[in-house]
Amino acid sequence: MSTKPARPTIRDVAIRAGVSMTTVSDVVNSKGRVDPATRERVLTAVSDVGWRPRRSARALRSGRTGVFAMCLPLGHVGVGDWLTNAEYDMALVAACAAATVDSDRQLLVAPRPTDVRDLARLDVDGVIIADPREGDQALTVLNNAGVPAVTIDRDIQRTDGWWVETDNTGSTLQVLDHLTAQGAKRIALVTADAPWAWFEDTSAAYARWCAEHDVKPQVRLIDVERPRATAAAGVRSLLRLKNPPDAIFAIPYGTPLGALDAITESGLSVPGDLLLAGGMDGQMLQVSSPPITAVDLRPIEMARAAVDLLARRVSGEKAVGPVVIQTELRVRESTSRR
Amino acid sequence: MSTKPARPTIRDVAIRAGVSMTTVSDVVNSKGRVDPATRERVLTAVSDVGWRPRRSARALRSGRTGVFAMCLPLGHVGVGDWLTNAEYDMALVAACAAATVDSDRQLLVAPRPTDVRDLARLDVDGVIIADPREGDQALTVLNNAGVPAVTIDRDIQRTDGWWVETDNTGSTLQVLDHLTAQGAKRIALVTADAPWAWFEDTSAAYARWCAEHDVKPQVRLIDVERPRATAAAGVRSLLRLKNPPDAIFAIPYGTPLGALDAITESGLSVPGDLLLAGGMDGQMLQVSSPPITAVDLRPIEMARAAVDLLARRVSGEKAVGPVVIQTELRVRESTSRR
DNA sequence: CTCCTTTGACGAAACCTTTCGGCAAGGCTA
DNA sequence: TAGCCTTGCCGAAAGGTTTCGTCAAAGGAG
Repeated sequence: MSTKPARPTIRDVAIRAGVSMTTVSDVVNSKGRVDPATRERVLTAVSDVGWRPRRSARALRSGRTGVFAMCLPLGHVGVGDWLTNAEYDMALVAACAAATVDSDRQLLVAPRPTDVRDLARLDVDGVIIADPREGDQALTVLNNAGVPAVTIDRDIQRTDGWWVETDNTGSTLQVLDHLTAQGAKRIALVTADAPWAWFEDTSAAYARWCAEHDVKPQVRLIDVERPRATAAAGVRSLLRLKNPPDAIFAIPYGTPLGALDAITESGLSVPGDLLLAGGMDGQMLQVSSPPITAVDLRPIEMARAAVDLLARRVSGEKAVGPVVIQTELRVRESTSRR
Repeated sequence: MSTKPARPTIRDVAIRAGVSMTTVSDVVNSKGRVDPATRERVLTAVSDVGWRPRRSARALRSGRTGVFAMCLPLGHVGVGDWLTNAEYDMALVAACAAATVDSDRQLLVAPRPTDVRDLARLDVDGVIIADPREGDQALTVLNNAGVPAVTIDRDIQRTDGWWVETDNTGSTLQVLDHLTAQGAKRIALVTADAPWAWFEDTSAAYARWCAEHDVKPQVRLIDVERPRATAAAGVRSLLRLKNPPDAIFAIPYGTPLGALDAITESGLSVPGDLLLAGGMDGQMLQVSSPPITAVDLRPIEMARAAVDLLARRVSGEKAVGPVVIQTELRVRESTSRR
């Protein structure tokens, strides 16, 4: 006549182990003082009974939910271009999910909060923001509400040290040096002037490198909403110069293909007449003809580092400055002159 | 000397509105009976005070967490090929997130549970499983634990009606008819024999169509781990036949490009000598040369439908059979013979 | 005028875990 | 032996919401 097939609680464990609920709690949370023998007894009781603490009860009492939220720039769901960075974003999400689970937390994906009400609904311990825009609205909201946040890529207006970024300067120099080593003399840059650290750092590094190497900088800006078409237009204008570039470094995803369009159109070839490199690797660059050399931004490493950093921030540690991830250059046919 | 900058609770709302906490709760949950005037008073009190119910407290009492989990096939994070369907998966995640938020829930992304312990950690109201494998382990675990689940795409061993699927048969026929209309006489199929409904349905529809149209079926199977390379090999073997096909329908993502490789290699052209269509649309098919006609599997619609279905299952409704989403054929240059 | 039903609202218990202060027993010091 | 500290454990309160049963007042029927 037993009417208790219900999910076990900490009380069941306590009874089974012959201790108090407090002691069980202390054991599973590694708090307080408890005799090793007792600890052992409790742990076996836990697994015998098959108990898992309710996240909600724990959260209610402790004030910590054990949940991180990840805010992606999902604004354009459904609109044509919005998947341009799908690969990168998906890698971020997947890796964040894996990392949060490893730390016994959960990862929530959410549209970016623009308003305190959205935020309150979130009810999480911390937030990871991918690709923050300059002075990101969401970030302000979170700061005001006292919700710990870290960003993946740096918000250029921020200086608090709570973010993860790639070594944009280093990767730019690496690309420029590589192109030079392959014989390029006049390297042009295709980028955007959107307020993202990625673009700013790259442009700055390029300018400095040009100055140091006594090369005349040639830059073309594209419209991030239509990367391929506007990149093609930009490169066309470069090719019409009296002294056209012999190599192109195209940053935003999609622009290397636009560059390739323009070059092919002009009857020139890659890598024969021009070298071509991309700033963000992805399938499309791997399968184009020729395959295009590009910078691997290491999204998986970025994500893991971000989760780690957020965990530290949530637990009250002081900021130690941003985490910098080294990128890797994937050399392919488009820059292999022989 | 006010020491209460704390987050407001339902009690604060109750006091402000001059009613009991019970009444506030009834109002916000549309339960019980409450006078329209009172309801109004409570609602303004809620927004005056700026109160949002704690998810954890609500969950603790009601037993419902307001969270759905989404399990993706994230097994291969980090391994080379794993991002093949990144675009599709990302669209699923994004759309699921949007849809759950719309229904005032949250979406959690998680690795697929393989074991009851993983599952207990989940602590969610329901689970969405994308791309279930035949007799998916996770599904068994969930069923045994009594956790409501729906799948995106059908688990071919299941018959309970709780899933969302695309009209694979319809889309196959649409492609075959389209190719025929463009002049194809001998259409070959490149697919995989992995135990997924997508492949099974397509193969079956193809076989039936061939029988009805008195066409000799020609099928090549690929290795899903290396779609492009094995598809190229398969198509090479087709082209060596004494009576080679004049059109190819390549299903898994990546295979149309492999087919294109093999065709180009043989000195033939698309769409001049052969027509080519893909079973799953994506950027790589849009930007290849020529752009390749493909089936848009409507991930966004699938996701929204899945969330909707799960909500119904969670609230105890009876299954009404699977939800079928109509696909759309994106016609491009690769099948445009003129 | 009485009795019954409906309406509108409420008090208190329950949900499950963590936290806080306390307490008994044993060991050590002087 | 007295006093103090450490160890190991526990009781009870607290955290915010929903649920259950109750109840007074108003309305309707006879």
